Amino acid sequence: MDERERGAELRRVARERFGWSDLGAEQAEAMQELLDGRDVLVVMPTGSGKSAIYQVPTVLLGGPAVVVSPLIALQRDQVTGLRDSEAPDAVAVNSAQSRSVTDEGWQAVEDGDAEYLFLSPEQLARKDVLERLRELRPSLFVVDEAHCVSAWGHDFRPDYLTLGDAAERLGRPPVLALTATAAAPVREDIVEHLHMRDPRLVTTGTDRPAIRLTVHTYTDDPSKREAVSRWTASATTPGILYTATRKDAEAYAERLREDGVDAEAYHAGLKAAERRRIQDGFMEGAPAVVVATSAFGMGIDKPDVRFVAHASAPESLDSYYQEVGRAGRDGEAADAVLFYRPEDLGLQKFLTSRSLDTEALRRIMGTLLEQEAPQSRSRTAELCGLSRRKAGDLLNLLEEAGAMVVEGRRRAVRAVSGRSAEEAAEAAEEVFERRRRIDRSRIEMMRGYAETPSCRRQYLLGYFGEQLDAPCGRCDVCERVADEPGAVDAGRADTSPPAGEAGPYEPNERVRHADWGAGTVMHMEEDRVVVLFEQVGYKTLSLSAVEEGDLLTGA
DNA sequence: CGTGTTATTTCTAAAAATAACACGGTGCCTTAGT
Repeated sequence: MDERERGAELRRVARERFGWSDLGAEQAEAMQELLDGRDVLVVMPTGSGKSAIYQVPTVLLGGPAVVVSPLIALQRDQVTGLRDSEAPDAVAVNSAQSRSVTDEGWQAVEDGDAEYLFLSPEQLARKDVLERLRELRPSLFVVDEAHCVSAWGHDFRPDYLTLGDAAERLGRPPVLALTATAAAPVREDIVEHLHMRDPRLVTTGTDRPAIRLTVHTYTDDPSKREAVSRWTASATTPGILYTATRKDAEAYAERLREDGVDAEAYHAGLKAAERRRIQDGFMEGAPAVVVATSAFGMGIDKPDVRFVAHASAPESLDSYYQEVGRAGRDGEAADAVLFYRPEDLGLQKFLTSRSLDTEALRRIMGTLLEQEAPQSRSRTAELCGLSRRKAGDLLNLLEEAGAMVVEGRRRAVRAVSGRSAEEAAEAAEEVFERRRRIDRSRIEMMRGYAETPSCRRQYLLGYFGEQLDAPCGRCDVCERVADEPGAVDAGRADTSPPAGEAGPYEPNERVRHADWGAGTVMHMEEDRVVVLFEQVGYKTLSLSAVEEGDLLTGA
C-alpha cells in the first residue's frame, strides 16, 4: 500500500468507526508515521484531537494499543468515551477498580473485544503486568500527557522514567508521546526516558492568540490578595484561580463566596468524592469558579473557560502555560492573568529543592560493582537495604550518568565497568546538580516572563522554541505601549530588534558561552538575549555585556 | 525562600522586640480491618 492509499484508509476508518469527517494535516501525518513503524512526539493543544492519533491507527495495525495515562480519573473518562462510541472498546487496569473488573478487562483485550488498554506508569513497573502485555503483542505504546515524564519522573513518580524499559519489555512497538506543551528540555527528557528512536516531531504550534496575557505586580502580600479577590469577583466566568497552597485555595474560595461568587476550593487534600463533585460541577457550570492548587485541571476539556488567573507564580513557564491553556478552548476571548510578587518564587524554590543522599548513592554503586551477574531493580534495593522507591531514584540517576546499564529482556541492572564507585557516584551527583541548575533557571524564566519589558507572548513562545515575528497586541505590555503618548505603532510593544536590521543572534541559533558551554538562543529583546544552556539551563544575558566580553560565539 | 505562629528575652513585671520553629504540591499503590 502506498502512502496515498494508506491516507485514504486512515480517513475511511476515522469516518466510519469514529465519525470524524476529516483529519487535520498534523493528525494524518502523525498517524502515517506510526503506520510506518516510527516513533512520534506530538505537541498539540488539548482539544485538537491528539487521542485520534493513536485511536485510528490501532484499528489498522491489528494489535491493542497500550496507553499510559497519569490519572485514574483520566483513564476512566477515556474508557467511557470510547465505550459510548462506535469505535473499538477500551479497558483500564488500575487499583481503583475491583479485581473482577480488571480481570474482565484483560480478558476483553485478549479476546480482541477491546483495543485500548489504559494504565499508569506504576502498573507498567510490575513484572506480571509486563508479561501479560507482551503476550498481547501490542501494536502501539502510547504515553498521554507525556510532559509528566519530565515534570514528575525525576522525583514524584519515578516509574515515569522507566517507561522506556517497559516498552522494550513488552516487545517495543512504535512509541507515541502526546503532550500539549513542551519546551526543549522537556522534549529531550521525553525522548530520552521513553527511549524513542529518531522520533518525528509533529506540532501545530503553541500559540493561543485568543488568550489575552496580563501580569499585575505587587510589592506586598495584602494588596496582592485584595487585588486577586477583587479581580476574580468581577471577572466573566467560568474561570479557574490557581493558588500555590491548599490554604490559599480555601482562603480565596471563602472570600469569593462572601463576595457572592459561586466558588469552590479544590486540592489534593479533599476527599475523592468531593473532588469529583467539584470537577463534574465545574464542567456543568456550577461552581462558576474553581480555586485550586495544581491538582486541578489535567484532563479538563471545558471549551468556555473565560479566565485562568494565578494568585502566585508557579515554578515554571511550562506549568504556567499548561494551566493557562485551559482557557478559551472555544477560540473565544479569554484572560490569563498572573498576580505577581517576586517573593512568591521563594516557595517554588523550596518545592523544587530536593536533596540527594550521597552516602546511599555510593552504597548502591558499590553493591552494583560487586555483582557478578545483572540483578533486578528490586533485588538491588534489597541488597543495599534501601526501599525500592529510593533505590529506583538512585538507579535512575546512575543510569543517566552512564554508570549503570539496563539489559536483556528482563531489564536487569548492571554496573558499567571502568569506574570506581566513587567516580560513578560523582558523575551521578553531577547529573543531579545539572538538573537542579536547570530547575532553578526555569524559575528564573518565570520571573523573566513576569518582569519582561517587551511583548509577553513573544517571550512565552520563545521559551517554547517558537518565534513570533511581531509583538502580539494582546498582552498588557503591548496595550500599555499603545496607550503611551506618541506611540507610533499603535498596540505593539515593539522592543524587539527592528525587522530587516538583524540582531546579532537569531532564535534557535546554536551558541557557546565561555563559562556555560553550548546553548541555544530562545528569545531576543532590545538589549537582552535568553539562551538555554545544556548544562546550566536558561540564562538571560545583557547584549552589551555579551559583546564587550565576547562571551557568546557561534557553535 | 518567605510567612505566620509560638517561645524567649529584655537596661527588671507589662509590653514589645527578637529568636526559634514549622510549614508549604502533584498520585499512583497496598492491604488489614470494618
